[in-house]
Amino acid sequence: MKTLADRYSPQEVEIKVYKAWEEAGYFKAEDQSKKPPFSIILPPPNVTGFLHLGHALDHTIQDLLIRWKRMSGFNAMWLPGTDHAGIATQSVVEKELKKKTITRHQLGREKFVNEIWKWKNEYGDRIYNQMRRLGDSCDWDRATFTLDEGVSAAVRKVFVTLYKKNAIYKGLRLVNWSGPLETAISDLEVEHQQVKGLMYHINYPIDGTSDFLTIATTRPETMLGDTALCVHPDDDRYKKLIGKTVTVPLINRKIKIIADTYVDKDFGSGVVKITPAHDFNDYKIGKTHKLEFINLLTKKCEMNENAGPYEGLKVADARKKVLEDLKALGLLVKEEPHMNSIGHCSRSGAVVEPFLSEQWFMKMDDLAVPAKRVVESGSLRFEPESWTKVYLHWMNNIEDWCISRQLWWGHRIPAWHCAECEKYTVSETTPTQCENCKSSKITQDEDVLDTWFSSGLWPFSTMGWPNEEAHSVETQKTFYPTNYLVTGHDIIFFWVARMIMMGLEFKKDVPFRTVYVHGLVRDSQGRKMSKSLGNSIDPIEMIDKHGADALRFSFLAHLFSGKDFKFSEQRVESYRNFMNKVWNASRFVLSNLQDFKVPVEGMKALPARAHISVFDQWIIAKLAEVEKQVEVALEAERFSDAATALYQFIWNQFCDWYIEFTKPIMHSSSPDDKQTTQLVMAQVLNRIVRLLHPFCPFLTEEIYSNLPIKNQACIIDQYPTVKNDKDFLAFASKEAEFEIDIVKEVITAIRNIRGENRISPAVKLNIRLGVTQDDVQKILSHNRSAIMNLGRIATMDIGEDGDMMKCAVAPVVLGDARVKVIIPLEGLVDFNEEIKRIHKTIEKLEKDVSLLNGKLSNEKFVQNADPEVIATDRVLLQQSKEQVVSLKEALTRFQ
RNA sequence: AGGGAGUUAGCUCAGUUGGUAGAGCGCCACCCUUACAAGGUGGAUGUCGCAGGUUCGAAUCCUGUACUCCCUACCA
Repeated sequence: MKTLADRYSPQEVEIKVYKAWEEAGYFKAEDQSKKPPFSIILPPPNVTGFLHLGHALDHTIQDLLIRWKRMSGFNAMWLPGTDHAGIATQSVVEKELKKKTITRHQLGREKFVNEIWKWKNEYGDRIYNQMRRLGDSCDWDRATFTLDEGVSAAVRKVFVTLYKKNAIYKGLRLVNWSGPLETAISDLEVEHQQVKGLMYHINYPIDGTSDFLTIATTRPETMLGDTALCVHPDDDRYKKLIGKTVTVPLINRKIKIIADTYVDKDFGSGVVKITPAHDFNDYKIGKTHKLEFINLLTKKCEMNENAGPYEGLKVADARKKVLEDLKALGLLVKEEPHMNSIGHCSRSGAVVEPFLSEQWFMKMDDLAVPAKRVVESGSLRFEPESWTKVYLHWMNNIEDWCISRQLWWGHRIPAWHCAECEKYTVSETTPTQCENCKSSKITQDEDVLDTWFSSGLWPFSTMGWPNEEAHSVETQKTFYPTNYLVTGHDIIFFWVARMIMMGLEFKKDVPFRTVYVHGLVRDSQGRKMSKSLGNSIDPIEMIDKHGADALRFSFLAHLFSGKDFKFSEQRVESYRNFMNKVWNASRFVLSNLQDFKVPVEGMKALPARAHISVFDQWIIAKLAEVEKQVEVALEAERFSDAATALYQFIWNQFCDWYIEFTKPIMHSSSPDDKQTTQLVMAQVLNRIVRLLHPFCPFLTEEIYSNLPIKNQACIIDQYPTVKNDKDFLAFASKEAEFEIDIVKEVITAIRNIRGENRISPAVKLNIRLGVTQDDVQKILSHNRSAIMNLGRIATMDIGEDGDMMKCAVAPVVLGDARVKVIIPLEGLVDFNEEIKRIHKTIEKLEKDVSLLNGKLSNEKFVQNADPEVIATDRVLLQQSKEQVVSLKEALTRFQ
């Protein structure tokens, strides 16, 4: 047997262990299997991305589930993948090119896309390798990229099918537009920031009078596109003006004054300028009042020919110029500071402009109906449940989805425009002629689809749909629907909701049974992690420093469903310490198994009843308890409960007590006793390692490989449960639990007296255990050596109280058992500390007594309370009273 | 503005049918006791945001209120 280093060093273990798992093929799931299926599809990270802490948290949860289920006899399949992430990737490569002063337009579409592929082929696996560092046990053979041929085929099929159902259409709409990227962007890509700006009040001359109407705006340059002024229909100030016209300054266009209840009479002047082509609210008004839509911008967000003299200016410059000109005309009434939240493009940082353009849209109303129903009926569940409401609220207010993007990187829209008849031919395969007029003058639409379009199909497109070959059909049959989707709450609408709609539409079933929503990872002060704040932490750096297991455990032990996660490196360190603790406990166990005769039955071997110690029976009882707790917690998705139950069992029971108790047996007992304890110890450790495995896979696999009793590998061994371990756990005993509990209490009492009196651990004490009950006396005698060892005792009498002159006394009460720990202090310390200590104890006990007395003498309490509660309180009161008496007696001995 | 979550020890947070407040970290004291100083033993620390109510009894249930955070939508 190898000897292990006295410190666990993850660096030496992790890479090696991962490689061994992967080479052995343990991550692979079978398309056909007798085992029940369990599947999770990984939310695909951006192919350009680095693993960040958010991924690390997300993946840790999924890997926990997968490893737990794999060990529990499931055909566990975790499918990894990456997302082409249209805008993000295109921007990254564009930036790279910019360094060489090349623009994508210089290269042209084909060459530019080739550049991106080159980049993807070079860096696309980076994030996969980072995931390996974390320990993700994905089925790598199934790794899928959103631009893979299979997925692309799925995208085309979905587009064509929905188009033919009239669920996809092309239309002129107002969309969020990024000037630098020259594309529509999704709401997700718009970041709102509170910005201090100015509100400008501008006078519009009322035609035929010398009066003005004053409007207020934060974006004066848009006035060039005004096509109406709007007032509230009931506003007495303006009622008579409705239907009259005003002249837009600077461009001298006459526009009508209209009325709409949208206007708030009490805000500003009560008059609103309407720019239907550049504001989402104005757009709606423009539609209802059939106003003219004047687009002022080019795709680069510069002023266009409609802006007259301002043509060619950037928006910001146009604003300056417009203000100057207004001032010159005396029409700028005033400027006042104004807080405004302004949308910025998350990729380019530019201000997002509402922009009128031809886009492809997907109708959402019909798709939303079944997607709501499955959540309402409970066939798809959110955890935590509170997201159900949020989801339904959104689904009830859903708007059509703009699915086209003016990018080059992504799934090109499978629609061909005919130059002759202007109609579109939409087809899964490239057509040669227009299906309407048979003209061959057709060209494919330049746009690509929003990245979330392909993401929405992810749960089944990754399983081979719509390919009808046997293996693809089998995969879908086995693994669809998946069991869990694990994700942060930021993409429930953009992604989760769309997967649900698409899954129901095309697979006629939910894509997953449970959506486990975790919070976002924040810094220790609760701030968002971002490059600009400089507070982002690289998980790989954490893994390098403290090990993947410590990082994983720090997530799992503090994960409370749905809440944001405040990350702290200090906490990772504390779990690194736990990993080291497990390592060292294992090291100790292994060193005590040097001469262990490994039974041929392996884990099926049972300890010899005749030789099993009370300590063994006790730890088995505790093991049974923790196995139960872990199972309940994992089933209920209370991962932190499971993690902390294991932490406490291992540290506070197994290490603190069991190992200490069994040391004497290992050193100087009869060979049979020793062999029995060795067996128990080896088997308990084996189970500890398996129980921990999904939480901290590397450490446990490494320890496992050194165990004397084991199977092939920890990762594929069985997960311990009360049911699986029935025969072994039958050795647990209530009597042993009680016995050890008394012994622990006695030892703690001794340590307590020693600690509070500052008696050096080097001093061995002479003590007396006052006990009158025969059975308790027997227990104490039976465990004499354990008490003497752990209490650091020189001599110990067990019997009547005897003389308590100048003695420290600590009463121990457990159930019916009563023990007095009596330590003569004469010559050891001055008594003040002990007198203080006893006073403190009495004080606390008397508080309890008065509280309990009050309760029990309250007639209504006795009448109404649960009889069990009353009984417990009675016992407690009795005990506390007894203890007070005996402590007061002890106190008198110091006088 | 609408929706959601929260307020418990110095910090991060548990607290599942109402029954004398818990953990980890940190802190203090003493210890290199032969697995582990990334360790051991002992200790201190809370008007459970505030105010009412229901109840014999409330961190827990109800009402109100203050503050914080998140999401969605933003007033031109």
